Amino acid sequence: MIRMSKLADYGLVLMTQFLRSPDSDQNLSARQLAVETRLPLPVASKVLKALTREGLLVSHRGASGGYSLSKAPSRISVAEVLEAVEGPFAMTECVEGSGDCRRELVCPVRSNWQRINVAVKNVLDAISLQDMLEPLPQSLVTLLSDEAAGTGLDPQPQVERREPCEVA
Amino acid sequence: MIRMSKLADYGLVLMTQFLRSPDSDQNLSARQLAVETRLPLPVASKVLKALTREGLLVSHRGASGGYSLSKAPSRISVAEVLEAVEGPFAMTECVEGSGDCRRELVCPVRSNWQRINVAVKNVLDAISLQDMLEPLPQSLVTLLSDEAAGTGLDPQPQVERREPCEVA
DNA sequence: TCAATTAGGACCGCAGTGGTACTATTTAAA
DNA sequence: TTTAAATAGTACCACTGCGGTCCTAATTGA
Repeated sequence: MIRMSKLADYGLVLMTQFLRSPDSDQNLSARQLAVETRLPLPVASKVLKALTREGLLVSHRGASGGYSLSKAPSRISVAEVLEAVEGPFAMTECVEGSGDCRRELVCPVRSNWQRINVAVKNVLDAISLQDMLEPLPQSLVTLLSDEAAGTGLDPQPQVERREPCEVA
Repeated sequence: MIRMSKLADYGLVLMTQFLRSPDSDQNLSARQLAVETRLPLPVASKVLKALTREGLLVSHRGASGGYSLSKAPSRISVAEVLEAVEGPFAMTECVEGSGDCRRELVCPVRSNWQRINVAVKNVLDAISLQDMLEPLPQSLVTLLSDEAAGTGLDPQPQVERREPCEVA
């Protein structure tokens, strides 16, 4: 559950290929990238097209064409890549506001899903492509585990609140 | 993308129903819960069974039977509920080690996915059922956005950090 | 011109999600 | 004791959409 799609993952793997040589501005063809990442060419192509459409890659058509990063790898976040391939970040349907959830009016957890959604997205936004190639700084991991556990997330059990269901 | 399944979401909604009255130890039947949550009875039943199988609910069979929480709502985490319905937490396939990913050996991002996976899981583990009924403490949200931005994840200071999304 | 590319679709199999149905078992209450 | 109200378990199914393929332009360096 809370599974990321394969395509989105492929996006990340493809994007990081550009950082594997000293020159991250290099031009790589879909064919090259497919070989390096062990992906079928048509699949790699599809993902690369999406990344280009969303402005994360720049394409060069014609012979000896290919793709290159549109900006510095430290300025491209994991969230950007995932969203480029898969569309906006929404952990639940009601978050993206399709609006056909008949439970919305009585749903006690909806507003908090919005918050959690934003929180997770911010995490992925704080991690750059560059970061993904190195061991993540321990600071992030502990930040999300130890520290989170000690921030008063577990309030007074006596307090029982009524109807916090504010529909955003 | 990174979409949670509906069933898992239903699990949360159902579990929180027990906290909507002063007495969170109450016994609620599948029928009652289905009505209150606007879920079709068979669906609610299916989810309730899963939650019971995983020990989050206690079931009482027979006439005037039903379900009740197995422990204090402040001691049940969101992650527990989601995993009860949907199985172990794995954002990518390689995280749960199916092992048939032909890219594993050359995959530059795999180890970091493991870390991110743990991080997100820890976030959801730090949020209790009780928390889901009240506005989440701002501490959690800022923890995941502002603070994360200042943990040296981004070595180059000239980076224009994308605006963290506003939390309602 | 030619060959190597990307662009942009259409297309499709199929796994898995969401949802249903049916039967067996348990048990409070009449 | 009987009955009705519950859960348990399992089989089943429709359909969405994911992952993947293929084909035909359009572009461009050599």
